[in-house]
Amino acid sequence: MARQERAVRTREALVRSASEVFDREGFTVASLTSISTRAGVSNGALHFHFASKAALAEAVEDAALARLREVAGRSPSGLSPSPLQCLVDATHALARALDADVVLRAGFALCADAAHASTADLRGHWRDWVEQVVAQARDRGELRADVDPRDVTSTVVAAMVGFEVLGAGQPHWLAPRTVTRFWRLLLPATTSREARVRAEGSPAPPA
Amino acid sequence: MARQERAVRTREALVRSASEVFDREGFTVASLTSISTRAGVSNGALHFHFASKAALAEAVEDAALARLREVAGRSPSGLSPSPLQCLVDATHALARALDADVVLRAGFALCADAAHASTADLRGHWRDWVEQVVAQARDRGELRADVDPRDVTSTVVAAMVGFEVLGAGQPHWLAPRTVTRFWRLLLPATTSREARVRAEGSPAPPA
Amino acid sequence: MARQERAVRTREALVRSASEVFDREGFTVASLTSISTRAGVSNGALHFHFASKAALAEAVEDAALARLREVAGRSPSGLSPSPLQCLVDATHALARALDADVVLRAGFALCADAAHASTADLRGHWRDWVEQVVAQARDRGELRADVDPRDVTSTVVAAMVGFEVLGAGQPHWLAPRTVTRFWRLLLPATTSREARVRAEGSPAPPA
Amino acid sequence: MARQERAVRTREALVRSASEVFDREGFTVASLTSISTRAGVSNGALHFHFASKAALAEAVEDAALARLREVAGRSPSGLSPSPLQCLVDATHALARALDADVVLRAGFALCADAAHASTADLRGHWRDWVEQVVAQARDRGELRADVDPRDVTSTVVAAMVGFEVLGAGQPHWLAPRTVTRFWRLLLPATTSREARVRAEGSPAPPA
DNA sequence: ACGCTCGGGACGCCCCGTTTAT
DNA sequence: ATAAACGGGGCGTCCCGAGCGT
Repeated sequence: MARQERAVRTREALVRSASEVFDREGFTVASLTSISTRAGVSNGALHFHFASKAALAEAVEDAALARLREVAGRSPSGLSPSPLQCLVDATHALARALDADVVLRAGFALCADAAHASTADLRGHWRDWVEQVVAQARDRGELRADVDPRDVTSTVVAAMVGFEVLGAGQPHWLAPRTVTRFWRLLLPATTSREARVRAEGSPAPPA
Repeated sequence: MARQERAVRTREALVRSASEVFDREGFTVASLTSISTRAGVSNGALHFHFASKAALAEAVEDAALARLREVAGRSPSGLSPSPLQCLVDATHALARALDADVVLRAGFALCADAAHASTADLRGHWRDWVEQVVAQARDRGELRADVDPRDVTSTVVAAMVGFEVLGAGQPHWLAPRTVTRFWRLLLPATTSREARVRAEGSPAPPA
Repeated sequence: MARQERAVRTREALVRSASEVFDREGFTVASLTSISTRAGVSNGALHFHFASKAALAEAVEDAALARLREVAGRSPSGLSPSPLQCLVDATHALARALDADVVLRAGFALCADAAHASTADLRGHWRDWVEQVVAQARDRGELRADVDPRDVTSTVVAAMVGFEVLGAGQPHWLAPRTVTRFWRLLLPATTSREARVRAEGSPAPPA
Repeated sequence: MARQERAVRTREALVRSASEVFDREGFTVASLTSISTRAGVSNGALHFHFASKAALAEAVEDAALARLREVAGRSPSGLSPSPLQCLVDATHALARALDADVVLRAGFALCADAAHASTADLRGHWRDWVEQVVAQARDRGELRADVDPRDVTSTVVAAMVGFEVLGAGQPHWLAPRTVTRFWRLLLPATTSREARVRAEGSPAPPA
């Protein structure tokens, strides 16, 4: 049991270390040696836990997917006041997480990397979730009548991808201000008169 | 002279071939052998024209920059009817070009790749151009009074990056419809009452 | 432990093989492939034991230095009958060793090769040892009064280098006769009347 | 005619440049590009004058041989006062030339380099010449009766090789003092009573 | 179960010495 | 005499599999 505990810690250290290296260097350039060294274990230990480099990347993606589910997990519950507000909050939360969490960042980077066939489709998951929430907003009458839900979905998804990609180079793209700017422009053209949605996003949930 | 003509052709074949491989596999994974083979020249010929892999990438970026300038080159001339319409047209043209032109696509991909210090900053060029055109639109009174030009710029830039990145996986992200969707949502919230701007973009200029 | 035993054998096989190739082809021309092939191991095994070609050469030099110390290691002990005789014997031993031992030969060749910054200065070691023994000979009154010890040192050192270099092409330069010839000429001009030194050198020590 | 003049100058520039590079880097490491660049001609021009790298090296050796003949060319003429003095002078001249003349140095280095089958055997030429002069000295009665001419030859040849090789690293080995030291030790044991030979060597001949 | 030392191939980039076509 | 193109390796590195310890 104590045995397994240690193994779990080793595994996690490897996933974290791999995330950092993948995030900084990309899947192909990252060397298993640098990953295992940074994790403080030997090269052979890495191969005990992960059969191949691809398997390691998969583990990173899975971990990232778990993180993503905390941000865009369940659909807004029936008691949620406003799907659209939920969407705004989620974009803020995602930007914040992409800025702070290497694992999430690495996960998105990996599933964009053509050199690695990704199993956990982070971007797809995010898109589906946005689509669903926008649909709920329409059902609740939060969308203006002349707005096509698909337009909203594709714009939000594309913009967030843009923030993520640009944020890899200049962090200010992931700052709350940037997301607020986006919604400040988009909300007036999107929400019906009676809907009341703030562009700033709710404060970070407790860790 | 006649000799140089052939050299020019070889160089161009190499740049094109490199663009294709870089676009498909990324800078690091792409092997010089596959590039030279696809171009139908030997490995040594490649190194005659380009001293290193980085130099080859630089040439691709330069070629892409030239392409980009055709889309977002000069600021809209004084006789241009509307800067904002010009911007819409440019986004359509850029999407079309990213879909059709490997070189441009590879150029954008390269200057995003952290493993390669890019010299021609395509994204920066595009952002600056958008910024400038938006400023002109404001000066002409095309922007609504309650709209911050910086909001428009950052949203347009981010969305286009999103279209580009997502378009690498699923081409429909670069289809005209996608861009039209985006502007259909954004234009009403952006343009002043008197400005008349179409979201569809002007037809493709003659090649 | 048993594992390490095999590793040690592999390492030694590589050093030996490297010595042979370095001796025959020189540092630069020698290819790591030919070295690993001759040692019967793979290219990767070579790089597991030696990080680079230079590191391999260093190992050869270290091994050669160990061999050299057996010939010109400690200064003649106090009970040694005659420093000068010790010197004569050492030159014979060195010639014999250079003829028989590839490692020693390669070591000398390597530290002469300008293309490789040598760490173990074999020639310097030898020179210093000769200098020291000649000084002892003078202190014991074995040198003629009109002889400058530095003359002896530099002549002996230069001649031995000559034998070594020429011996690479024609082995007879390293034959005992050649060394004997040298001392037959030099001893009468060097030793004081009372010193009794043979030019032939003592028989080879038991391996 | 003027055409040919220029070709001759180009050839000489190449030989000189090649000597410098061969001397500094050795035959194998030296690149034809660095040689042609240093000579101020193009890579193709080099191949016009010399069919291959080996041919270039051969030209260097030939030039070096010509230089060597100026030092150890003809046997001492009948009217020469003393063969042995002639030998001493020649060793001094050779050391001086090896120190000052890159071509000669490169020539010796080349014919020692195993990677290149030398055509002009500089070392062999020098050995033969020494052998011959020593024989003349014996015939003239300049050698002591108990001295074997072969002992003298091999010692002189080996020592000079030693001076040359060591001089490549530390120039003082080629200084006049070093040669003088050598003869100061050797002459008393070699020359018959009536022979009068100076160890210093005659001054440099006019260029 | 967990870990590591040791070893195996496979290329990748660069560079080099050379010939063709001009 | 040149500009252009050709193959051939060399070194380094990388991702991975055996097999012995614990």
